[in-house]
Amino acid sequence: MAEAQSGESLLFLTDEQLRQGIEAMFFAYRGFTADPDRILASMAYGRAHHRALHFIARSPGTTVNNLLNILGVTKQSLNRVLRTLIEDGLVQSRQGTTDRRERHLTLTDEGATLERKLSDAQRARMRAAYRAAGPEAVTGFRQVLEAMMDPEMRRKYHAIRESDT
Amino acid sequence: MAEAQSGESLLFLTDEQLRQGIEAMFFAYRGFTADPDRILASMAYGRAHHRALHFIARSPGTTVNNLLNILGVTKQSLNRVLRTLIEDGLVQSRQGTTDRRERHLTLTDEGATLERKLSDAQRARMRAAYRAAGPEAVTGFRQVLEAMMDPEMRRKYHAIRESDT
DNA sequence: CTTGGAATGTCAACAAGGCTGACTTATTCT
DNA sequence: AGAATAAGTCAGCCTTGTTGACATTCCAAG
Repeated sequence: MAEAQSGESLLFLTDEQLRQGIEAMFFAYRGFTADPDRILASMAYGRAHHRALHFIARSPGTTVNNLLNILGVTKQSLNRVLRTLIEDGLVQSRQGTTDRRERHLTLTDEGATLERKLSDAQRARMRAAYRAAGPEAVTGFRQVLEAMMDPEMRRKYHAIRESDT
Repeated sequence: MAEAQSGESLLFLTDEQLRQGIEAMFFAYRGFTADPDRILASMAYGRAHHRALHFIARSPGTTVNNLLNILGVTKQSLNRVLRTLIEDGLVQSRQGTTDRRERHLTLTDEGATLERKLSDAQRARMRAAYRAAGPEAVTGFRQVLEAMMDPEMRRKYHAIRESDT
């Protein structure tokens, strides 16, 4: 079968190869979310709560609007999740000082504890996968993922890191 | 900051690196599903229909039970999706010959047309990402994804290819 | 100082797509 | 004959997404 292809650059772009990549994404994403999902299932929370906790932990003091942009859901959808997290004392919402219309979101101690628990589980799998694949594979992994994002998402993905001081 | 790390093997396993990998997965998966989602939104179908069509296209004549195993959902959930696809004439369900309890699923011409349309959109993005990242990155990408799967999922992932004759 | 618009929050209603549990119908295997 | 398997169905529940309408608060421009 190899002689049918003129070179690697052609070979790796066959529909079959692309299809395998698609399926790999599908199955891997299942693994990616499996561990946090298991933890969340034992509480009254879901994946949406995890996402909110993650990005609040990542950018403490972020506004609701900013979070809305990152998560890409409607404010009604986010609000439902956020409300339960605030009611349950995992997230604190403080009115902005310069612009008092804004609400700045931070994790409480309890919220940070849950976030760490979820994050630890997810990172453990990521770490194992990185270890198994090796540093060069990780670089390639990240390159392909980044190339797969919508340009707007890629911008957000980078913006999060740039906001880290 | 580089001098704080003793080497690459330590560097790429920092929590920060892992966190970036997690976010890359999150944002990339959004891109991954965006194009088919747009097509599906214009019809009365969702992502679940896409998944069913994909794996029926991949393994024509597969049984309901087999599909259930690959997708990892309950039969009630799959049945809802499958029923509409059969009613709409996109999927054909035929009684098995050797075991008449089984139903073998195949795409009709109409179903194959839709599947190709969805698949083309998803592959186009995949192809662009692969091209942008290069062959070596793709190898790494696939290695990390595979390492991220649950062992059972990895088995299924491979089983699909092995069933290709 | 008024007013337009932005940021936020909230209510209601709906849909997709997961889930559990209970049960039926065929069919096959032991 | 009876147990096990494959498939399908009904009913009800949950999470998480959607629209649309609307209230509140506040900044900033006129």
